[in-house]
Amino acid sequence: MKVTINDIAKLANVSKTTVSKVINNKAEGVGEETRKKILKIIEELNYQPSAIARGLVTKRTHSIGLIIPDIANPFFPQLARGVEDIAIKNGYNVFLCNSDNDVEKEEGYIKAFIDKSVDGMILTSSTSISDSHYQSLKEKKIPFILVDRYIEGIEGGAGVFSDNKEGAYKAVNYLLEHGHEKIAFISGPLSITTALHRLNGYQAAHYDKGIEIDYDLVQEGNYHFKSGFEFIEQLITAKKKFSAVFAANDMIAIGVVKALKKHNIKIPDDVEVIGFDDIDTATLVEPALSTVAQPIYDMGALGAAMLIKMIEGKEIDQKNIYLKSELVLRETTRRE
Amino acid sequence: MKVTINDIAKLANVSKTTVSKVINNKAEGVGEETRKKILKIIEELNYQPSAIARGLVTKRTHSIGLIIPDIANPFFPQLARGVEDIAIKNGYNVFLCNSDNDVEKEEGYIKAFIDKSVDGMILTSSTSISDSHYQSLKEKKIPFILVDRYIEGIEGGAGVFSDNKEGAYKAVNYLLEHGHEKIAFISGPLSITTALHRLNGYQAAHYDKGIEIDYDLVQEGNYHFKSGFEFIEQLITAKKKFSAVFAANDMIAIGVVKALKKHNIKIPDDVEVIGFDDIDTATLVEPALSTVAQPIYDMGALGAAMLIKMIEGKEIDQKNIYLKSELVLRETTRRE
DNA sequence: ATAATTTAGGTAACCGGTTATCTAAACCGG
DNA sequence: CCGGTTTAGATAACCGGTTACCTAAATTAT
Repeated sequence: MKVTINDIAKLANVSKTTVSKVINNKAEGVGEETRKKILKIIEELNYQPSAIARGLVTKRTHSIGLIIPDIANPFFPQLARGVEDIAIKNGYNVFLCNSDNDVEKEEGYIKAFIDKSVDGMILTSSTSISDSHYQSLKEKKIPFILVDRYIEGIEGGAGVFSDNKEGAYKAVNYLLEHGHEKIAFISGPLSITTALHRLNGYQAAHYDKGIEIDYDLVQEGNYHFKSGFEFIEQLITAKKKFSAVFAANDMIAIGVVKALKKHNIKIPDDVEVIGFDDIDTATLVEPALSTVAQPIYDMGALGAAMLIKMIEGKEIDQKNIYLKSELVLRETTRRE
Repeated sequence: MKVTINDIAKLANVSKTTVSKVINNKAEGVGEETRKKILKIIEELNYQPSAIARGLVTKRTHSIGLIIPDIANPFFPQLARGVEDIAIKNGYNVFLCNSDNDVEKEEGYIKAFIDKSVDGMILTSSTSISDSHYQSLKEKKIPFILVDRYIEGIEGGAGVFSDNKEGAYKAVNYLLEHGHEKIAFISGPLSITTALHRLNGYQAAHYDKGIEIDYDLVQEGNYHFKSGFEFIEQLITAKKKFSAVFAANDMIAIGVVKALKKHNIKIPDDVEVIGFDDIDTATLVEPALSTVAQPIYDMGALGAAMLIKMIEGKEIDQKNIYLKSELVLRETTRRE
């Protein structure tokens, strides 16, 4: 049988109150000798208090829930690792769930997390508008943090995002300043805020330079390799002219590069390409991808840190934090 | 305040026993009308029973723990996704922890999982020998599954692995049959069983062909890009002759390819390269990596399925399962 | 019509901790 | 030497469910 606090108490000839005090390092009310005796017995029996039992009364489980679209998508492991690290450092464990961008799955996970009494949750949301299923988070007053993807009109939580619009602006502006006027753009799914904001950045950069966008060169993609590859093939067979491509993420950009290479178009000489995210693979492909690097790990880590602050009742400095992204130029853009 | 079973009972004018029966779909002992009335109140109050409270008495949390070295390592997301999917499908949630191959961290996580009363755990172990910290798993009779990495002399658990030796044998044998006699090999850390077994496969293939191994061409690496890149550079500057490279995983292989390209050695014409794992990036790099594909996702999924069987007291068919790996030839080996 | 059985539902103990409150002995100053 | 204050430790309620067992009414069998 599992050894419980009662067993320890019995063996030590004390009440479980006293054992409890020892376990929790409460100094008052326990003599040095008794403490030592209890500690010894705990050691001998390899006793570990049950977090479940404790949680029932303290209302704290030291668990947090993390919902992301898909851990197998190369963007998210880094984010997950960020939250993991900070969580562990603060004595929390994290439940991981993959929503596949499916709102119903997400809803199910939120429910599961609630009945498991997580102390808080971190969400990369599957919708961009405040949906009914976030309601219960408010109702039950569960602290939560949005990471990566913003949700319009949600209250009660806080968030960590990167400046997607700015990032996209930087990339497109770079291209524009280097004389490109026909810049193809493959976005992410526009129902996702990051995708929308990157599109906005693309547009803003054009607007500021007074250059009109040819919307035949703009396509809604799905953040996967294929949507980059296919759109570029389409453009090529349609003989559409373009001299640069901005891809809403690196996987798309890699698809773009593959398509371009397949058609013997020289990168960066004939066409320059810029991606977004700076996933690990970006440096592994050839030519190495120029991209807008976001601090993915930091987004997770900061999110976790904020969440824990909220859980522990401390003030957080800002409700929403926007992390800076940075244009890193590698081999899919020209040297100078 | 949070609504509890008592609130429901009071509002429905029944005892909490009755409510409990309704919640758990126990047919006996509850009339149709009472059931409906209770259900309605539950709905109205958006009541969710506390898994914590339930867990305290049922001794089941429907949570499982997963310990892997590093989710940011491209091998593990697929594995994690496999366990996730199966876990969720069966009503379990999974705690994720990154051990960084650090035995002490791993030990800490095992303890944390125990006091959170997980129903079972899945481990990709950081040691190859049965260490003291697995003791408590046995003691407390917690079901566990080893995935990917075997541990010598551990009892009480089961495991899912791939046939690392076979896989390596196939790759090296292929190379040998194509006339290579000088095949460089960069292994993983030999304290990890997968690495050891792949080395054994490399050796066995040579042995069977009666070809002596030149151990100057063999190097212990660490499963990262760098160890492949650096060793090849070393061989080249030392003017060591070799006509093929077998890398113990794809990241090493990618490093190898980069080094080879840097020195203008043609792949596969001058040197053929084979990796191991078949991570997603393997198809993205150029030339696309020939590699020994393991069913990573399946390993996780099967592991989870077995674990859940064990948790639920069902028999498992085999204690240890070895999944077949498969040589997939892409562009770092010659056509025919 | 009566006994036996089924059915709906209630009572209370229990899971393994925490915590507010209480007791009794030790201590302490004047 | 006495009343007041610390201090070590105990008692018991409580957290939110589950479950073994009980009761009383309804149903069925005889």
